[in-house]
Amino acid sequence: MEDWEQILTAAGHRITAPRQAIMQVLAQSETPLSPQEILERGLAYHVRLGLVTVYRTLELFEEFGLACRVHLAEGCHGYVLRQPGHRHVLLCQECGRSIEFSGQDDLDTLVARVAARTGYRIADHWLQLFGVCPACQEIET
Amino acid sequence: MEDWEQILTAAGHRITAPRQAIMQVLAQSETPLSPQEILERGLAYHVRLGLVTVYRTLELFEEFGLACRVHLAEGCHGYVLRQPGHRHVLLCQECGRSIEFSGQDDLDTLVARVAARTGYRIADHWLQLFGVCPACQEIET
DNA sequence: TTTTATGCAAAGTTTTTGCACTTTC
DNA sequence: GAAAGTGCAAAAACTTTGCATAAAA
Repeated sequence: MEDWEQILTAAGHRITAPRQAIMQVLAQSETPLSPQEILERGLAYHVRLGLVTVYRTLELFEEFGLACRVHLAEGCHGYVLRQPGHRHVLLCQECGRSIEFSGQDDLDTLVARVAARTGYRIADHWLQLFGVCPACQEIET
Repeated sequence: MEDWEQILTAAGHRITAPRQAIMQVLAQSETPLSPQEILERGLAYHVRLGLVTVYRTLELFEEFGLACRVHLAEGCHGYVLRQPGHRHVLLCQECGRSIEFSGQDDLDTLVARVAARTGYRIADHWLQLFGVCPACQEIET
């Protein structure tokens, strides 16, 4: 049994064909996918998959930290799988490929400084970086 | 003539009642507002204001860096006025109030480190902090 | 008076809800 | 077999487009 299946099972949720299909799709994608895209690819694994289920499954995955929503400048319909422990997304503006990184330490300094300056008690943060991945840099030259 | 009016005028855009109404609404709000909310409040300043115009105006404001889109966990429909120079948003999870901060230096370190580690050429970043503002902390006690 | 902007209506998308039927455990 | 999950259809919410009218410079 895979890791995510244990997490859901432990919370009383069931492992179903649609959920496995959606996880499969997310796991095989290097770029964030919209619910619509997930549906299209997911049909290959589960013919009767419906868009409604994709929405509900993404919500579930997000609730358990298995996937996270990626907000792009044009919209906010992308979802990517979330590696445990890692928190931030780095997106390539050319090809859309996304990787994750941690870099927690540096952020902690910043967060502490902002907290001290503003009086806010800071509970969470959300960082995304945008750039050009090594592969796309090569194409340019 | 206000600053934003000069910016738009210089680019050949006109200062209209709807635009003034929307700017007024944004300026007076401490929390991010959705197009729908902007419409509702904007009607107080310009009775014939329409939702379509709100969308088009926000797009225009964003293009000129006058407003920016704020992405919240629940959705991504909020807009706030953007103070020049500042880049990041800090949101109160209790009351929704948002302030901006810069904190560029700390981020530069992080960005440089991530760039070195991943090989990405990082062009832009996007940081939002979430927490509890001083006022809401007092209410708790 | 010329050009830009508006607002209505309508179309296009995206997301959510209700409910009977399936599937998992 | 009971509870959780699915998928259809339909509704709701959000966003964009076309076009005739209105307003700004």
